[in-house]
Amino acid sequence: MDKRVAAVERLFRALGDATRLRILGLLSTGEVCVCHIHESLQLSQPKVSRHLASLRRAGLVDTRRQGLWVYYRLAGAKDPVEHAIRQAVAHTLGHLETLRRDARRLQKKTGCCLPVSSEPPALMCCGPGKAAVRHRRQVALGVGPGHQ
Amino acid sequence: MDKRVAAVERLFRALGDATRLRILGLLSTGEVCVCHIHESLQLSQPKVSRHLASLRRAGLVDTRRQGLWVYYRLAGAKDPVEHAIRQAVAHTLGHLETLRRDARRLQKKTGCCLPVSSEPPALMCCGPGKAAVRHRRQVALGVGPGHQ
DNA sequence: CTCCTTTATTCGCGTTAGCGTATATAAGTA
DNA sequence: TACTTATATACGCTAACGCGAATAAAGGAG
Repeated sequence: MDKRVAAVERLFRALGDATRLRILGLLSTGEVCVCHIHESLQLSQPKVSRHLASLRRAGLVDTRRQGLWVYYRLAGAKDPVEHAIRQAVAHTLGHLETLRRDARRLQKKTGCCLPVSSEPPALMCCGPGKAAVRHRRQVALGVGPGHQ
Repeated sequence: MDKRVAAVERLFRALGDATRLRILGLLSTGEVCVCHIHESLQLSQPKVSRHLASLRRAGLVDTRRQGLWVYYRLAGAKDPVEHAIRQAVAHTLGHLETLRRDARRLQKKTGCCLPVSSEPPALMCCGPGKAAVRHRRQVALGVGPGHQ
């Protein structure tokens, strides 16, 4: 029927899974490779890969291959309306303690700067209009395979 | 696992359906009775009823019975984080032309003030921080059965 | 070439979700 | 009481989804 409605439907459908939410939580800290995701979340590799493929089909993530590793990162929304939703989602994920723990576990693996600020990010629901979602990490780009 | 993550998952799952999005679009204009929904959207009554039940289970809507009619309305979010998401969703729905047409069709049935403002509501994605989502209609409360 | 590591995909299975149809329930009217 | 309207639910079916296990594909090292 309607292309726009279908797009929003697909977006929410992609968000309606706890595993994918946790993955997005990790990616909100920056570019992450598949093996780090599946280790941090302690999920089987095929499971992670399938959910990543699902997110890619939904247009939520982009990939970059470097040798054996494949890095996933959040994709930008072309539509400004979708962008607003994704921002609200990013805000929400920053409030979920489980996801924050995931991110800390990830950062022990990659051993780098803090993935997200120690306090939840501020946005609509937290006090009067402070800027937010500036937690974006420039991560582990040139590390390459051979980590374990 | 995590109660909070599961709650967000359920929320998005409930939003991941075009029919439910259209229903929420109607409800964003105020309290609406089931028959008006199923007439405005031109969907079968059982289909509408099932999706409404789904929205109710997800905690997105509340109901009120008056005689034969049952009125549905958007439910408030207890969690401020969820509230932020719902606000972004409401904003998004206001941008979808299909849903706006639905709302206009509804308002021809109920014959009342404009369901939503003629222009899309302003929020994050539309210019610098204007207030938004003030389209809320006080509708058709004392009308009762017997409309056709 | 052969091995190894990382990632993606396939297969089979059980679960969930949505649909149309039919029916049940609730409430009002005669 | 019976009859009508409005809403909800049950039934049977199909399609989509998510999972674990196994396997394939891609790339690097020896």
